[in-house]
Amino acid sequence: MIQPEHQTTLTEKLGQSGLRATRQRELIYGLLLEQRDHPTADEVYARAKQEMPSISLATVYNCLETLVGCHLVKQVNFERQPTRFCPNLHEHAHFHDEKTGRVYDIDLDDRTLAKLRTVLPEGFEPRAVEINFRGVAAPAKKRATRSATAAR
Amino acid sequence: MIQPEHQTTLTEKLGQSGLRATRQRELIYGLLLEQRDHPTADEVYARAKQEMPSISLATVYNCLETLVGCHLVKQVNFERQPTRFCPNLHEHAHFHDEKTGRVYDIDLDDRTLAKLRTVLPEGFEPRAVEINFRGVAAPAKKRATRSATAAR
DNA sequence: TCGATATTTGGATTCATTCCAAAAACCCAC
DNA sequence: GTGGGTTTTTGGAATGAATCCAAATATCGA
Ligand SMILES: [Mn+2]
Ligand SMILES: [Mn+2]
Ligand SMILES: [Zn+2]
Ligand SMILES: [Zn+2]
Repeated sequence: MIQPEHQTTLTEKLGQSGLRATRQRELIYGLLLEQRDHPTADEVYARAKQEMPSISLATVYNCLETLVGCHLVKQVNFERQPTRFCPNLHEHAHFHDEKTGRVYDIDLDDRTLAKLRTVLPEGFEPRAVEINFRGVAAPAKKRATRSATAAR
Repeated sequence: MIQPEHQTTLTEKLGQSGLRATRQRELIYGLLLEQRDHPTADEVYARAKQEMPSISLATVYNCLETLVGCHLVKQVNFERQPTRFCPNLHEHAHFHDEKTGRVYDIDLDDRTLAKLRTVLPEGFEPRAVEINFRGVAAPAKKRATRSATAAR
């Protein structure tokens, strides 16, 4: 299910933290890579159960937390909604379509990122930036081939 | 407590939605304006009780929701932490000091905002942007006089 | 002042997430 | 390969911010 290249990445990154590459962790990481649509823990749970009916919700939460901790996955929050998970490690923004609920990855070029950092007064040392757009996205057409990729 | 000018704003904005300017709403709006430090509902509740010991937490939540609905106050979320409230209506970003927990308002110039919008592919119509920095801020000195204003 | 309407209130409820302690899986040394 | 120390998984209980509810109050125009 999970590609050998990612398999290696997973094992390595986990190993670096003294953690094991378990069947559950592989499954969940694989699911996130396979369908890069920013699912919630519950959605991941539903998908995981299809492959491994015995998996528990607690394990899904544990695995996701572990993957985030190893920087294999990022978490995304919109307002107070359930946390979503994203395997796109590029520095990117998110667009949340309030009509459909879909989440889109938005690439950020270095130029814009650099510009953005200039808003911080001296003494502010950012370790991360989070940029979330909220609005409506026109029905996808040739969009998937552009820089933004559809997601649920 | 609340300045007459803000009093008017409050009554007007509420009135536009067919809502009443109650004692509780005035108090809470006044508290947010007075100490612009992005307090949580609980913190607002604690402050409110000092002025009005009979006020209930439910009312604080109700009032905050109403103020947000009337665009008199904005809400800010960091990760999964309790929602914070901000009376700064300028389009601005936030800096969350993960060491101290303090939240700083960061002004955004139109130039940067315009640049930021260019990252969106055609068809994406943003109705709001949310920009949150997370990191550490050097101990305040002459910072308060700059564009970023300290907050808890 | 009266009555219709809006608001407040305390308590119960929700629900995503975290915690817990027992069972299972893993891995290395022997 | 087996045993034993360690990690991980698991189901269920607990947490806590936020929401819901229905009864009591307050508000405001007529
Ligand atoms: Mn990319
Ligand atoms: Mn300003
Ligand atoms: Zn993403
Ligand atoms: Zn603010």
